[in-house]
Amino acid sequence: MNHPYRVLLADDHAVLRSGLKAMLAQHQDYDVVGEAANGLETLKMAAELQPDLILLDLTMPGLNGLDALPSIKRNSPASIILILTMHEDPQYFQQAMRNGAAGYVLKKAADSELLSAMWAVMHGERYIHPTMTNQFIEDLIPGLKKQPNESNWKNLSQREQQVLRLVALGHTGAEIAEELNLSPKTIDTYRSRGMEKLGLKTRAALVRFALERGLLT
Amino acid sequence: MNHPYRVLLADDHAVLRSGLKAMLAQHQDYDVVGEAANGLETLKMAAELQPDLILLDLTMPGLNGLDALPSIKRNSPASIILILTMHEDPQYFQQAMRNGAAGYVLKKAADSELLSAMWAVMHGERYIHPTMTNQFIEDLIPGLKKQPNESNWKNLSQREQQVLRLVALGHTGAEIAEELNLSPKTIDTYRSRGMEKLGLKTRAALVRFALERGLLT
DNA sequence: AATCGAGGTCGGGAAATTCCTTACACAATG
DNA sequence: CATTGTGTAAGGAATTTCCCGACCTCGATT
Repeated sequence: MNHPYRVLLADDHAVLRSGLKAMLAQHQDYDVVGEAANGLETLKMAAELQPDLILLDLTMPGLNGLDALPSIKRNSPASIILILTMHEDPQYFQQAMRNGAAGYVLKKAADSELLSAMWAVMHGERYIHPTMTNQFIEDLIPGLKKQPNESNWKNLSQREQQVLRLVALGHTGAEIAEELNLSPKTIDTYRSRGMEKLGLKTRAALVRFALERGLLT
Repeated sequence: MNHPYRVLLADDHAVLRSGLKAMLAQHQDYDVVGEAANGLETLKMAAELQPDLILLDLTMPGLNGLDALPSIKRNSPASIILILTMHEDPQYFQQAMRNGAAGYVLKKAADSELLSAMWAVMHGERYIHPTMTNQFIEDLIPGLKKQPNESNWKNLSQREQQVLRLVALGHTGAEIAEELNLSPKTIDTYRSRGMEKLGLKTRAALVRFALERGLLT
């Protein structure tokens, strides 16, 4: 796959398409070889043109981009798909990425950002608009919003933390004892003491606790 | 906190600082009120100036930005800290975010991107450079790379999936029986059969399995 | 129609694990 | 020096899991 990249524009707004086309005309790396205004058209043109890159809007009349994605992938597997949309909904985002999109750019992005996104996906990377990242940041960095009431956990001794974590991961007392070269009975003690301190009565509660602060990674 | 924002530049390269300063001079929203060339200086100047925004490099001679971060936060809690670095290492990234940075921009970014990052963090959002996001994308979208050998899981009956998930969450047979209005013995059967099918011998293995495909959420 | 396999439902009894309580040494702390 | 926190561990009771076998239903195969 070499220069210039052959690009298919899929968006129901003609204005936006011509804007993009004009913008891309100034860059010798990209050649707009087709335009589509809805999902079905995109599907047909992708199959026919086998473009290197598809700039895909999510909401289009008839078959929308999101639903069209899997079929496009099937009919033109070599095409790299970059979502270009106004939707900041994490639902859309997740589904698009799951369905094989290589990147997700918001329409509010500057030209330069779109270009760097295009560069990134054409070089095998993924590109996620920072605004989207925002909504997942807590998942990304375990212990970001969890600090407030994490006081308990940090009051546990090293051993207690160590053991409780392994317990939450489903290990049995004997396994942990093996791992740490201690008596199973000792592990037993750490577990009880730790759970006592955290006010947890059941293992399920412990697992929930651990999951919530990302201790299982 | 109002316009113009008072900015502190912390980077050991003087050239970069003057470049930034020149660039920001063109924007009436920002006022560079100080410059620091290492962690200690940053710390002192932040305490003294109480800037609205600190553009912080991670690697600086003496006390580096990463280690300085917590102290800065302590001495100037109202300052918003935006990391501006060349390091794409996820280790750095995670630690910086955990220590209270509001955003993370790579030096390879265009001016326009830095500006939009600054805008974002000053408006209470976070800004993560897309290249960084890249390294976490698999965590973000459960089931991106995991589809290959997920065949097993989908071969389980509904009950088996249901029960195994609860087991992985640390629930005991009796608890699950209660929840589903079944005999504990029945739960027992589902568990064994399910784990048999998945080729898992220990509960720990089951938990790992479940964690890997994001079944625990 | 008869058989067969998979899934849903349970129980018995042995084996493993956890729960609860107690114990001691040691280091730090006031 | 008494107290508190941590690391270590055991005994015995209570719970849970493991390994088997069993029965029923339903749809598919023969």
